[in-house]
Amino acid sequence: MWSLADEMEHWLKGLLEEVEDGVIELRRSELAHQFSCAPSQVTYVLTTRFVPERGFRVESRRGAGGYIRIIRLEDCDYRAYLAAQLGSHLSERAALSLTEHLNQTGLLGEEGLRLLELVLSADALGLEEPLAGEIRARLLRLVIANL
Amino acid sequence: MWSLADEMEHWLKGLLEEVEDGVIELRRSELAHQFSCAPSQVTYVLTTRFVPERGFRVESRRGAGGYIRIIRLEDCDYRAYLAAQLGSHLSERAALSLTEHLNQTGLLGEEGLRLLELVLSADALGLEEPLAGEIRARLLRLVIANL
DNA sequence: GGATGACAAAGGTCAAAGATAGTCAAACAG
DNA sequence: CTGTTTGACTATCTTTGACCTTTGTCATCC
Repeated sequence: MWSLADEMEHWLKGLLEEVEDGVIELRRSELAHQFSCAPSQVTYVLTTRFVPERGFRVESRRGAGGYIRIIRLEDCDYRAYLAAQLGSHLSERAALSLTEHLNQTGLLGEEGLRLLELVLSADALGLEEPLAGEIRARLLRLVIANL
Repeated sequence: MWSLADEMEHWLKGLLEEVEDGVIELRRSELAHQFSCAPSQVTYVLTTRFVPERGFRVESRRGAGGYIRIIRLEDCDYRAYLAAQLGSHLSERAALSLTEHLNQTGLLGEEGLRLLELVLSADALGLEEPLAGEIRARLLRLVIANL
């Protein structure tokens, strides 16, 4: 029931768990070969799963000797990112992605995750989008400050 | 004398009885094929029979590796009763008192209690009172239905 | 030895195709 | 009339491939 992208995500996160500094380095082409897929599939996984919203950062370099480095954000980096994101407006997607990662880092339990998913969803507030986004941002800021 | 929708509902509920965690996962197209019907028929069954008011929740994802997940909720009679008590408007006081009650009956854990207290508090939403009350009511109704 | 340029070896971009699920209105059944 | 069933169309997520850009290496030329 898992897509290739899901499996690759899972495998990479497993690797990240094993290392103590939260940094892994790999070659796009090797990973693609390992999973028998197109190299751009790796890029797809990185850009959809290993984004700052979810607590990761990716660095890379092209050319001979090129590499891809995946970095699990430190708590302070992540909080800085949160502060920047929570400026004034937050889409439902971004909000859900954030809560999911809050859960993964253990700041938020299962119950909290479920509740926030409900509260942040589009129809929960029943408001139009510019306003709903502002409220999401305000709510999440408040929640994070009180975790 | 059962309709196709009834049979599918019954079959799915049978599956849900068999698993201990109350969660099943399936593919819409497979289920449709199994019952020799249009895929949208599955959607129809899910949206008419497996709704929170009847004690179920449905999650899904599109695209390759997509799925439909049906989750059995617990204590749905009592939750339905509570939801029925709710009007269209809820003061901060009433909302907090209700969450307190949810917590005492065990439907809501400590984490959930603290989160809801935050979210329902006056300044969390940052809205004027007629509107804030409506949103509180809508949020709590949603939360109760999905606990 | 230093500049140059061809070549190879990475990774990046983007749009198309594929794989699911959702929506909605019309037809249908009881 | 109400609830069911279908199918055409839509939305979303994944996978692939053709083409682009960047970087390092190495031979060549002065």
